[in-house]
Amino acid sequence: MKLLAIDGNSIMNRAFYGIKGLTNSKGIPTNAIMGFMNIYLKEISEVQPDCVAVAFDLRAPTFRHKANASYKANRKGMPEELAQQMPIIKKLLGLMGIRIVECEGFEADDILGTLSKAASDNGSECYILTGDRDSFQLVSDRVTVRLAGTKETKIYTPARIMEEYGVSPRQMIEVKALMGDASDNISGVRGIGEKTALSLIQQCGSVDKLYEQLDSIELTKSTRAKLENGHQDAIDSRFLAEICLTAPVDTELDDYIIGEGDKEGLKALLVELEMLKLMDRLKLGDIAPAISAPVKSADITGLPKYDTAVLDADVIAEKAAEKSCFIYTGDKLSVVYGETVYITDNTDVMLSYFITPGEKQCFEAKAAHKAAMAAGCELVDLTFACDLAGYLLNSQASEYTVESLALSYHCAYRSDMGENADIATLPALCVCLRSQLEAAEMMKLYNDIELPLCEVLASMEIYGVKADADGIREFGKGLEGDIEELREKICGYAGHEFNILSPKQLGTVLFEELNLPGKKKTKTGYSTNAEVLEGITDKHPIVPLILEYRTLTKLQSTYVEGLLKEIRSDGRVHSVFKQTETRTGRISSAEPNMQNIPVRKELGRNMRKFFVAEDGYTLVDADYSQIELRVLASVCGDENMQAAFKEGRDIHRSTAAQVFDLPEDFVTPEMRSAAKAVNFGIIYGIGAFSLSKDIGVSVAEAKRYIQNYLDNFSKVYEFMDKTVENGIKNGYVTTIFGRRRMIPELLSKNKVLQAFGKRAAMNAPIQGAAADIIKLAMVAVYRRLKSEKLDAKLILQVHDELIIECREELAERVSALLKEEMENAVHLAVPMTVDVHSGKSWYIAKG
DNA sequence: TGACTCACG
DNA sequence: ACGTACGTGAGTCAG
Repeated sequence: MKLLAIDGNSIMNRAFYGIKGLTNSKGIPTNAIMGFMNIYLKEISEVQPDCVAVAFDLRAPTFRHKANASYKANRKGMPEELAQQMPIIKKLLGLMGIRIVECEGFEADDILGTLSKAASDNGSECYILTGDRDSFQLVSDRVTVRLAGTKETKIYTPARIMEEYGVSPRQMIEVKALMGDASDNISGVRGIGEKTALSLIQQCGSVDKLYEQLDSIELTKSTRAKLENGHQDAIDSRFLAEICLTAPVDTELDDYIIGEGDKEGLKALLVELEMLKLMDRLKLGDIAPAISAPVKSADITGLPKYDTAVLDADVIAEKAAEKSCFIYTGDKLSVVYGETVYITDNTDVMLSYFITPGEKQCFEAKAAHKAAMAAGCELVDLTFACDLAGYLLNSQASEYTVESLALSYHCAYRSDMGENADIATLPALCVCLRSQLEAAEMMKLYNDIELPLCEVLASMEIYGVKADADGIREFGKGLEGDIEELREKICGYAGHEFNILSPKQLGTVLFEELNLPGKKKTKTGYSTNAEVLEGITDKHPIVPLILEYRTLTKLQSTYVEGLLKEIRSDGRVHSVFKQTETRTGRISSAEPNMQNIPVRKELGRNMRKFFVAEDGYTLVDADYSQIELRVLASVCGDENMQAAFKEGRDIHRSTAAQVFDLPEDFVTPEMRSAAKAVNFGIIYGIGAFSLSKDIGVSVAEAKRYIQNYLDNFSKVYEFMDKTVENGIKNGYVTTIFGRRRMIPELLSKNKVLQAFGKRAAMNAPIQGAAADIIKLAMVAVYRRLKSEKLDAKLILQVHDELIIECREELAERVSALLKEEMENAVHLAVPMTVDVHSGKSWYIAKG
């Protein structure tokens, strides 16, 4: 027999800190449970035990078998989020048919000790799975400790322990008696650490023998003194350090053979926890869900047994106008018509499929759009893309794969179809996701914005932006000299060479060697960010140089070197625009990120001179003015705020006039800038502390600003209040276009998380609506350029800004078109004003 | 790999 | 008593 004995508390603890932030949509934390199950399943498959026991500490033992009743009194209580998960994992294990072992007055270690002894006494093998090293004393020929680490499990046999510590497993008790163990509140001998303890036990064998021989062995004076003073501590600790092998628990191994469990109950619990992947891994896929799922789940017994065949021109012709689903990966196209999966890697066949009429549904459409466009044709009749649907339904998901979507939305994932599992799953998944979208009232958002946008993004990626590589290189050369000069000056002030970019080394130089005033702020050491450095910029001439060094090296590595790497042989950069990445509905840009090219400071802004139009072409750049504040003014219905926008007034000045109760003409630049900060704060879900930091006033002062603001704009307050309330009620908040953001944090018991949830809830409807609006504009602009057959292409989007590259002579016409489509993308209570400029480079076109 | 820093809206 | 504004992507260091 093989027994796997698990230290439940220890593994849960390890799992809890290993994965962070995982909760279900109701805010119940599930990270430790998930981590535990991951470790458990991996261990089961590696150890292949006949029986399993999971030992837990009981929370508040009323009786202790050990003499020193307060031995564990000061162990820190576990975090609330972990404590919440303990009863759930116990229930889960029970439903899986696994025995839980708890024993009043005994720790998990004692239970493991008792079980491992019982197993080895009757000739069985025992594997102890734990996350800490306390159990090493239990290791023997028949007992192995499997220490679960972050990545892999380390296996401890007697030989391994001898190799690592130079003592036998039983001698680990003696070592612990001398060195102590803070987490178990075993004092040990004061002043004796691991090194000394190990060497003493290696020398003498045990605590008792050590004290017998104390006079005859060679020791340093101080060690001898420590040992003499700590004799009683050593004796007490020796007693506490030994794990009990006789806890009153069931030691009949047969009783720990994994039982049938309760599959229905297990499935229900996993559904509640929203741990659907686990369901698959536990092979529960065949069992109907015990609780009603939000959609009708696919009936696995009635599912088609797909045939496979080669996709060729004949098939496409024959099936023309028939409905199909496809997945295109770049080198392979899989299409399902009816109950047959057709596959091809022939480019011509792929294209002919794309351009043949007939309703198509798919998973990830962008690559297919790009393939069609690159060949000068068009993917037609696309009506559905599953990844986009999954994103709209829950923008918080970590990934959108066919498998994860099938599991999340209770569709049978057809792993029975081998490498064609994804395509075979798709038809049912499309049906399922569509009905979910309808139920969530997001079909319009989907059809009008998200699906058509995919084609726009494909076009933007294909076209790219022309970059002046020589110009960038030259700019980089200039930086190089300045950087070296700065580095020398900085090291001169420091008195030695060091790595200025290492926060650790920099912290040492500034705060220890130069004794500048600094506070330990981060968990790893001193904070050296720009805000901290600006605070001490007058204290030492090295500080401003460091700030400048940071600025220049950032430009050099991220922008000069980073961008040069991304310029392709056509002289352009082709950023990837991701449509399912952000939680608010914005698109993101990567490889390279074109949405964070410097602009705020002049030096960095020069980078934009190297993004240019092709010869004979020009760039047209248009950006929404204050789009988020305009959205806020519209959705909250505040007449004051709306009036400012309708009359074309400067919103920050107008806000200042309101808040400080002055005519606009009396608003000073300082007042305007404070009002601007408050306006930003409102959009982000305001906090007095952060606002005070931002504008450099006291927290009390900042509080007054906010109060004043909310008094003046009471509709804003009401809107925010109602939004949060709805968020708590529904688990999500929505934009005016119906886009949802799930916010499980709102239901968290953790106050910090809850506060974050509130801010996110206040921000998402604003940021999200702004994203909706510009997406709508992108689709409209793309269609206009296409229908008017203009030599002009949308090439970039930067959240509130669109850039078109067009023939020089079209500049005016395209400018007008762009402004018109953007301003008329939606009609809200206030105008959506757009500023537009053009020029040969982004630097100029930005205006 | 995570922490830190910093570029953008 | 504690942490402290929303949303991103990328480079570097250090364990």
